[in-house]
Amino acid sequence: GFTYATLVGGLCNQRRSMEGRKLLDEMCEIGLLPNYVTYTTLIDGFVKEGDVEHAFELRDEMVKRGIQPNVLTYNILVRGVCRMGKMDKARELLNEMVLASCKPDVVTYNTIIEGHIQAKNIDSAYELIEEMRKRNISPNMVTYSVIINGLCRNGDLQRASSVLEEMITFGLKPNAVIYTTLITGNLREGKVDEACELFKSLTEKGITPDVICYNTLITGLCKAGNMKEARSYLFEMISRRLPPNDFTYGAFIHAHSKAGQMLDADQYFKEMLDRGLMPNEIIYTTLIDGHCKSGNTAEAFSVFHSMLGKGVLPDLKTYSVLIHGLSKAGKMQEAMSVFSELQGKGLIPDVFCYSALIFGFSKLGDIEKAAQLHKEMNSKGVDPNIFTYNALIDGLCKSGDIEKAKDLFGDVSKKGLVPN
RNA sequence: AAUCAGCAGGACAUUAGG
Repeated sequence: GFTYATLVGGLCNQRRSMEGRKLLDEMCEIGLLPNYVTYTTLIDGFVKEGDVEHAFELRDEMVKRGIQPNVLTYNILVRGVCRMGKMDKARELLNEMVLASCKPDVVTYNTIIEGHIQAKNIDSAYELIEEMRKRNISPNMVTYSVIINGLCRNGDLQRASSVLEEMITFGLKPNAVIYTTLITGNLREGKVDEACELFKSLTEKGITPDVICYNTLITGLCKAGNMKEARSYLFEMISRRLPPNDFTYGAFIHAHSKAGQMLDADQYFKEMLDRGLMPNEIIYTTLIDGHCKSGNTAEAFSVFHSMLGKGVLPDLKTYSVLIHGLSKAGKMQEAMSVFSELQGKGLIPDVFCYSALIFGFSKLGDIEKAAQLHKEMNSKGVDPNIFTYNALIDGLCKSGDIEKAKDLFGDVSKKGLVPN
């Protein structure tokens, strides 16, 4: 049983839950009854892949075999329904746990609280905190971080700070996660100085910033164009034996790329390699985007090919960036060939890809092709958005077809979109 | 051996100050 649970866990970690499921069936066939850990591990695998249906199926199956789900099993299912925004279902599960005398714990509550917060329902989150207190379950560090994050995302830094105070009066010492959340909140509101001050105050509070905390601040500084200070924090983290990672370098590469400073971006890319890091698809996509934006599609392709050579798989965004770059440069044949390449790899083009192509064709006055792609996306169930319409309308206007442009303009509000 | 929190990438204007 032990070994099987480990094997199943391994498959789940690689997002291969279906294979884990088959393994479990094979176990049963040779007369080995999977234990509750094996089941729970697999249920978690399905939930992580967003396949809540299979997760519940497995739960029913384990119950049929006389194996009782425990708190972890339930918590995982609760997470699954929360992710889908089914908060009423989460409540049902919570009630079911109480009835099954499988007492909800702090993780159960934290999970549901986060669900409500993601649904922008802070009040429900607070009610749950009351409820957990009544059940003698104390909010812990995670509970507070979830609440503070919710408030920060709402732009309510004031309340976030008072919750911070509150947790301190309850005897909880905020950790690096809590402060990183607050730093991110300040940065989102453009309060870079405040974010820096918070960061600097950590040492006197006896908190050691970790890699994520440094990354957060560095990203904020880079986005604010303060590359010098960002770099000094990069040195600081290295000297503290905190290894910079893709996130860290991504911040620098992104900022330089956006500013059209591709030599600097490349420099950071090389620095990553020197440190033994293997840049992921995000880093490559950032570089490709940068080269495209400086009008150098040849270099963009060369980066694209080097990522392929290193075995890094381009994702939809990588392709979309390339397509956009080529479209902008009027290289529609190449753009279309990248477009078919991505489909050949089993990727499904999204509204970004289509809009980029439509933009390109419209710009060249090829409204036929633009209209054709518009039709195609509709038939494939990809909803055009305001950017798609802008490109289409722009093309029609340029070619003098004002009537059709007006018609499309009318469609925009019919679709509930707002012209910008 | 299994569950909860914090960090990075893609779109609209280009002769010109959107």
